[in-house]
Amino acid sequence: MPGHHIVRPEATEDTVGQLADVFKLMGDATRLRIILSCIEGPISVGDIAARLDSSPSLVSHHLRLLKAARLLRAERRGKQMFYSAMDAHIACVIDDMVAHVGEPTESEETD
Amino acid sequence: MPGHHIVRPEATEDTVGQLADVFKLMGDATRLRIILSCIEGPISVGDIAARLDSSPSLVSHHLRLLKAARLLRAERRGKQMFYSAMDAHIACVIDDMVAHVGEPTESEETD
DNA sequence: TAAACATATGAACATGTATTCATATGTTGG
DNA sequence: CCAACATATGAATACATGTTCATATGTTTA
Repeated sequence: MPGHHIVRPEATEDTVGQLADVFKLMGDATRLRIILSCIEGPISVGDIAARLDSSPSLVSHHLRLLKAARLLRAERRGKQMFYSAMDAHIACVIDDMVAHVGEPTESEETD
Repeated sequence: MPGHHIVRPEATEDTVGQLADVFKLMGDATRLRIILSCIEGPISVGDIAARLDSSPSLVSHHLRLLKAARLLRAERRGKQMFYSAMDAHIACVIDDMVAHVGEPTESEETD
């Protein structure tokens, strides 16, 4: 079962674009904070905006992109819109990345 | 310290910028292909350029960014420079992301 | 040393994109 | 229906950034 943790470039050759698109979406601090807020659980646009101290308009713009990329899902409750993470993979990705950036510089004086 | 798979925004509040920076680097198809090539093992700049069918100059520009972000490491062999992945976290991140984009659309007719 | 090769670097350009503002759409309650 | 609220959308702008070209740095060999 070759599903350990090895990335096979041949198999992803066509997927690279897809991957890059999603990574690009996560490559913005505002969007990443939005994602993190939605990972915690369903949250309204207004609450996200308040939490990030930014305008609902900006948040909505980003939410559209994140929803289109299937990173988030939207559900309506009354006149509010609640967004939450689409699946657990995103949390895994971020978790692994946290482990990466959290690692001490392997050799700091090699530079 | 619960290292399951849960991302805590409070703890990463200051790290979000770091995370976004790395994600942004991976958010470019050319750079992602470079990373994938380096994950396979140490590879020279020329070989990467040939593999991606792009100029050594462009590859070198990207390699500098990736090295600065500690995604890749550089080692000199003769007059060539070999780059390889810094640690295994990157492969994990990409692997998780492949799982995400590879997932069938949960509800395709909801749209 | 000089030439040939490999990589790195800097400037310039063209493109993409995050943010803001104004406005539209949609929803609830009187 | 109208008003108030919540979210979405479109245009405009300011900024970042990927790519190319020319050139520099560094390394090996004749």
